[in-house]
Amino acid sequence: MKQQHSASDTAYEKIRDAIFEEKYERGEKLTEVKLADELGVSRTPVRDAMRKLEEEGLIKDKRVINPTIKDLMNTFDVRMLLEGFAVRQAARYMGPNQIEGLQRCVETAKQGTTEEIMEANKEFHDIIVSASNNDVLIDTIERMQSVIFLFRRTVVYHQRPRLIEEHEAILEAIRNHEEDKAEALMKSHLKKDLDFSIHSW
Amino acid sequence: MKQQHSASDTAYEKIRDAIFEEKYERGEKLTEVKLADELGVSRTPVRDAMRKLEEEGLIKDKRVINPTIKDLMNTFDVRMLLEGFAVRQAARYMGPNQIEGLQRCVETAKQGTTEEIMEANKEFHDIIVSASNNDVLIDTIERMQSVIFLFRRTVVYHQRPRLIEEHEAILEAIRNHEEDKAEALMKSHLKKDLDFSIHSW
DNA sequence: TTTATATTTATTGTATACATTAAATGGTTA
DNA sequence: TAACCATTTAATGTATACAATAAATATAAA
Repeated sequence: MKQQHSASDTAYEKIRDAIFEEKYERGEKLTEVKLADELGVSRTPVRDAMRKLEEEGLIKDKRVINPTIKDLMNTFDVRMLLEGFAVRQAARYMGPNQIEGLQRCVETAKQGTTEEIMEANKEFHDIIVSASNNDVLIDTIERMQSVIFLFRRTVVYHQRPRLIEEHEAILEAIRNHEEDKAEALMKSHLKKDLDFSIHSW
Repeated sequence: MKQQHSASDTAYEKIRDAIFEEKYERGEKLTEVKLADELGVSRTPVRDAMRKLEEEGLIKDKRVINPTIKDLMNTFDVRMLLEGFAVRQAARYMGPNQIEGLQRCVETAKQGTTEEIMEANKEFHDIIVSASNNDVLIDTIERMQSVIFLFRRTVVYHQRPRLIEEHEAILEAIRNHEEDKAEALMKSHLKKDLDFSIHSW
């Protein structure tokens, strides 16, 4: 049942994480042979991995991307549209158990460890996104995560002020089925995220 | 300067077109060896091509996709969000020469051949999308085209009523910098597209 | 018959060799 | 020196062989 992941998968993860950890510099050219040697596999799985990373936008033309502020703004503009839509669906259709899930995320974010807090806040958004019940939308947002993660220095981001309060406000709007309010709150929330990411850059 | 395309590229195009022409049935399993034989190449470029087709959503789990109405609706919901945003930017920032381009699309659509009309209407949307000046948005819409095309029976779609008039109205709103109106018109335009595609299914 | 377990077959995953193309180097001439 | 071409080197594209896995078929026991 539990399929161990293939050489391609591990290659993908390792290269991705290496990029996140800045083991490879922004703009650095990645060659198949070099990566294959480092990972101890042949070029084939490395090629697979690189193609996947190109899809996500972490690699472009065989080079580690070096996103600009504009790239981040573009990503967030799309994200605001999609998550704005998703949160409307959430406000309309979410049942008590799903709302409960959001509530738990907020609680964890109030008292967990740094790691747990980051995780819970991510989960909060994931739950709302999946409430859209739209696979195209879900996949699109998923694909953008890597670039967002690459841009955001997690150490600093953890201290982003008022984040939990904003989540709470969004949750409250969902609970009260206030679509317009939920959308507006989500958009301004993401806007603040963007601004914080830019200014702590 | 002009790079001839590789075996991977031609494999991609041939398989994609074969899917469009329903040479391969919906849901049919595509195996690498079979395709490689048919195309007269090795498995390697076929794998590349299949991976690209999976990205686009034309293949899923090695099978030709068989999109449902819900899939189409999901795609259009996202498209409405993104093109709605794009047309706002168009209304705000488009210069006379770009507007001229849109005008030409409308003209061609009024008197060209079937082929030209289809092309011009596609171009109309492309120009607006690119006016968003947002690569993330542009790429996202681009990726959705294959599924839309697969779903739309072009023969029938050519007769979609009032399409040109709707484009004209959108163009007029852009010309007058009426953002809200442009967005509303674009969304209802796409909604009619969706409905037409569903009903002519 | 049905279920379960081997055994075979088909398909995909991976490594590697070779072909082709692109990049880099070095030398020659204006 | 700078610009050009030739030659080498590196990198990617493609084919193919072999390995591992998944699917299908056959065989045996309940």
